Amino acid sequence: MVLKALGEPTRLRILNLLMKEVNTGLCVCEIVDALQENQYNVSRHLQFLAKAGLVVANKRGRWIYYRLKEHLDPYRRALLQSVVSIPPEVFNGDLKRLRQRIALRVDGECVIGCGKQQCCMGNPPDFASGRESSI
Amino acid sequence: MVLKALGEPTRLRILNLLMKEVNTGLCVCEIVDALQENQYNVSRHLQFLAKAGLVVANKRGRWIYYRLKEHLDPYRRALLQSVVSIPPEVFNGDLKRLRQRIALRVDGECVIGCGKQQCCMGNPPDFASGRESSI
DNA sequence: ATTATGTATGCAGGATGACGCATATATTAT
DNA sequence: ATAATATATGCGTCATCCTGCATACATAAT
Repeated sequence: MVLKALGEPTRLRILNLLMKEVNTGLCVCEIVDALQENQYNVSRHLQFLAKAGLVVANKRGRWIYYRLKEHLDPYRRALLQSVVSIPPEVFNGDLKRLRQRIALRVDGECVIGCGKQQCCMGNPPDFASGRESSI
Repeated sequence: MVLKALGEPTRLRILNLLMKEVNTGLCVCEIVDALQENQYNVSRHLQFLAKAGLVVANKRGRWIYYRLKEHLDPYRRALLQSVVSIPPEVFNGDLKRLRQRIALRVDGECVIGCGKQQCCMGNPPDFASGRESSI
């Protein structure tokens, strides 16, 4: 279950972002823009990660912020830690776009959304579009 | 690729055994008996693990010994290390059967094989037969 | 050469899951 | 109340992959 959660490129990209923005969590539309994926797919992958006991949701009004679950068992903790060992180039652009997106927050809250399920910035990384990498 | 390799119960069980018997490697029929799985499936999963860059084969006569690959990159090393954090009960019986089987070696070499693709000992662990656990 | 045996693999059936589309749900704004 | 919007989800389709069966390949024994 947990390993299947990690065994999918989009979910791995999501976890990578969550590992690097531990503070407040990320709202769905921010992840959508950072990954340049559809809203419904990002949402579904987040459900999967939640069921795997890796992330938790935190609703604030219309927005829902996801963050890594605290107090994970040693196994999950070790697994997530191994994600950090993945060379950052693999997630080419994800983190950069995320930071651009987060810079648009007001008082630490997301205020944008993803409109008509359109991504608003740049192109997705090779990781997502291309053939399965060795990761 | 690597994560998909870990995201399958049988492959995880194989890696668990290989992590705990680092010395000589394990021949296919020994894994077959330890996991009480079919020969052809074990073989296929070993191919998968090899393609994922996690194990290597070592042929000695009719027998083929698989072992963990040396000098793994930090990412793979961290992933494999996380397998060690899995509670051993999860692999209920695998290791015990393996050790019984290895005890039958002569001069450190496997001399038994798996006959007509039949397992020779006991019953498979809950992990394999039952519904997907939370691991 | 023939047989026996350890291992690998082609094929078909079935399960799982990822995706796109449309739509439902929930909450805020007017 | 109505509209707008952030997120979730049901459905159909398609790809992936696990499995069982049969069989091929490789090597050793006779």
